[in-house]
Amino acid sequence: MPGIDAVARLAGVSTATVSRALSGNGHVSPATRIRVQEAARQLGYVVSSPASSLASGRTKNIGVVVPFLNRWFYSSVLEGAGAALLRNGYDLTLYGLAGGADERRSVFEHFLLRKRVDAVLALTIELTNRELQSLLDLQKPIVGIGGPLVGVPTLSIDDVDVARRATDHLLGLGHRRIGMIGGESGFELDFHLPTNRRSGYEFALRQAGLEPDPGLFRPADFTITGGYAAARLLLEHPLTRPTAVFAASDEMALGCMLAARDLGLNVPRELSVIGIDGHEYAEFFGLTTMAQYPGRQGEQAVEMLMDQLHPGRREAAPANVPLPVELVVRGSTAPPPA
Amino acid sequence: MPGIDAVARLAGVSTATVSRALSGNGHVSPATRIRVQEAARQLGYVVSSPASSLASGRTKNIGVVVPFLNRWFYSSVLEGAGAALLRNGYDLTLYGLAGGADERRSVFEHFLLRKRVDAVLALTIELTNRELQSLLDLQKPIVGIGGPLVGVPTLSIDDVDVARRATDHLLGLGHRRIGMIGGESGFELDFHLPTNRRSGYEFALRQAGLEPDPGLFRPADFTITGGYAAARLLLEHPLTRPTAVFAASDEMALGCMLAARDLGLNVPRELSVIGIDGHEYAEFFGLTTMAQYPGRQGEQAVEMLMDQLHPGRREAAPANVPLPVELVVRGSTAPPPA
DNA sequence: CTGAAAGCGCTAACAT
DNA sequence: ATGTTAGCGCTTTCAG
Repeated sequence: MPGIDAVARLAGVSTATVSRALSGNGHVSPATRIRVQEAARQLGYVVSSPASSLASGRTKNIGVVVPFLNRWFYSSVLEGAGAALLRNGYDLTLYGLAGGADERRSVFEHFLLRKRVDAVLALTIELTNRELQSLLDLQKPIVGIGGPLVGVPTLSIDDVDVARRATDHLLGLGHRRIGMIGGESGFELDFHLPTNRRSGYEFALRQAGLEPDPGLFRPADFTITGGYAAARLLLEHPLTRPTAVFAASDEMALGCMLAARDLGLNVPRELSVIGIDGHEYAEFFGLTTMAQYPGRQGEQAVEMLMDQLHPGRREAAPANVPLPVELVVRGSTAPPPA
Repeated sequence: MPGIDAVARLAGVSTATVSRALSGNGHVSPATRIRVQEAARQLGYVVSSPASSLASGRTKNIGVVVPFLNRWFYSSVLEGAGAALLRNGYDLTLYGLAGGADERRSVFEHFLLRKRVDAVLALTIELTNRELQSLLDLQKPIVGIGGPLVGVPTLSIDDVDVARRATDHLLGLGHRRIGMIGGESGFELDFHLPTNRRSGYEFALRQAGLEPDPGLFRPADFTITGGYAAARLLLEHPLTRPTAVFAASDEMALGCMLAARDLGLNVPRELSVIGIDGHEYAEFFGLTTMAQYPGRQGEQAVEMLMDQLHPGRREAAPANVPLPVELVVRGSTAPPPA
């Protein structure tokens, strides 16, 4: 592994010039820049990250804090963020919080403090005040995705609006008895998301002159299994059952479709179902959904971080643009039975 | 952020002693060790990773190379590996290869060379010779999971045996016409896995005195959608259709079950289905499967790396123990119709 | 068991 | 535009 001085010698310049030529910081004449790059290429020189970090205080690495990995939303965000970081020459260090409380604490009190990351990306997580404080104490750029973190710029879809639009779709088809499978206010996910989606649902109903019926709401845990169980309860009484169900996630919506099948209900003839997510399986099951694009959310979060890390590198991406969510109509929704 | 000298001053020792006391390398009297630890705690001292890495050549960081993130198997391995690394005080830097060829190349030719990782964990990936060579050139411990990488110790289930056992389960129930939904030899995944699973299937049939019928084999892409399409073809002719299907992944098996439903075939009365994976959805759908445990595979791979990184830290985990795979019988398999 | 001191390989003033 | 040089904050010989 050749060092920077080997490159300097081969190119006939000083190490400082090599550093400047390769990093792009500081002025170097085009001619020498090329000479240096060629020398580096020839020797297979790659900068030593620890040495560079120690000297400059920059790591070219972003820490990403994730509650779970094996959930579609998170892994999709991660995929998008990872690709975007790679393009920018940044590494991605992953901190999973799925483990026990001790490990979780060590992430905030130890791992993130090692001067290993230039910034932090926090995916929908309900952080304790103390954890949030550790993050802010880092004095580094932070961007959140999903849940609102107090004091942290956050990228998030407008949950109220998305739920409203989903409900509106059902109302527009003529449905009047619309059930909802919502989120539980569990401590794992963000507190507000379930509440906001329910608010949007109720708002849409009221706009249509309908009073939300609490008996038509069932909480579940965002999984297929949970959605199935909730749907069984929602659909069990033929006389009182809704003609349409709005589920706060695609997986719950799929559980609902499967429950309907098992109850002998035809979707969409006897029951319409709509979800939120744009999950990869939604297409296969013909599920109408409000598609969000987690991969792009990850990319966009990275752009925000890059804007903070390299001010003026280009016009900063406008902050606070709401994330796009599109209604994708498939076969699971139709007018109610006559 | 206090430095090591602040701790040394407070504890009344030299920085060398602080380093030894905190890292565990070198001898320190119990008394001073405690004094140092207390001083560090009191000041909230955390070692600077770049400085430590530069001086020691160690990074306490592992690079993990992953082809895709949003696939159950990979994200589960990652979850397990991440937790195990955290427990060992290691960071996990993620290199996703889902992007374009350029980005993929930069991972091997640039990112991994920055002296940022002490070792590499490579998840089932078909690497080019050149890529493999870059890894080996790092002169660092490498462990693979899944696909066999030439020259790299690899953790892998015995695909032939697992497929044989799955097929045996069906044979044991009395099935004689057993179809298979296998993998395509795509370039994304490892080459051998699809072939090996098919071999095990054919081996089991021959052991039972049955000649494999090529018409009962259909390739697919390991997804629900692909499994569904393959199953439609496999099951379309009532007279020639198999009474049981072995799918090389749970997702394809689920696709098969859904296809059977759509064709009006009762599972398991008219069709038995078995998969491989132990996917989180298998339980919900009542799918019989050969469960592998990707999370534990991730943990075990980390143990192997730790054994190489810290020889003699404890008795090394025995290498080459085959990974456990268990038959989990659920409602999707039963004796064939009389 | 502990301390003194020489780097680890690079970057960023400061000069020129 | 380029060179000189003093660190960056730790670890690790080498002494004692």
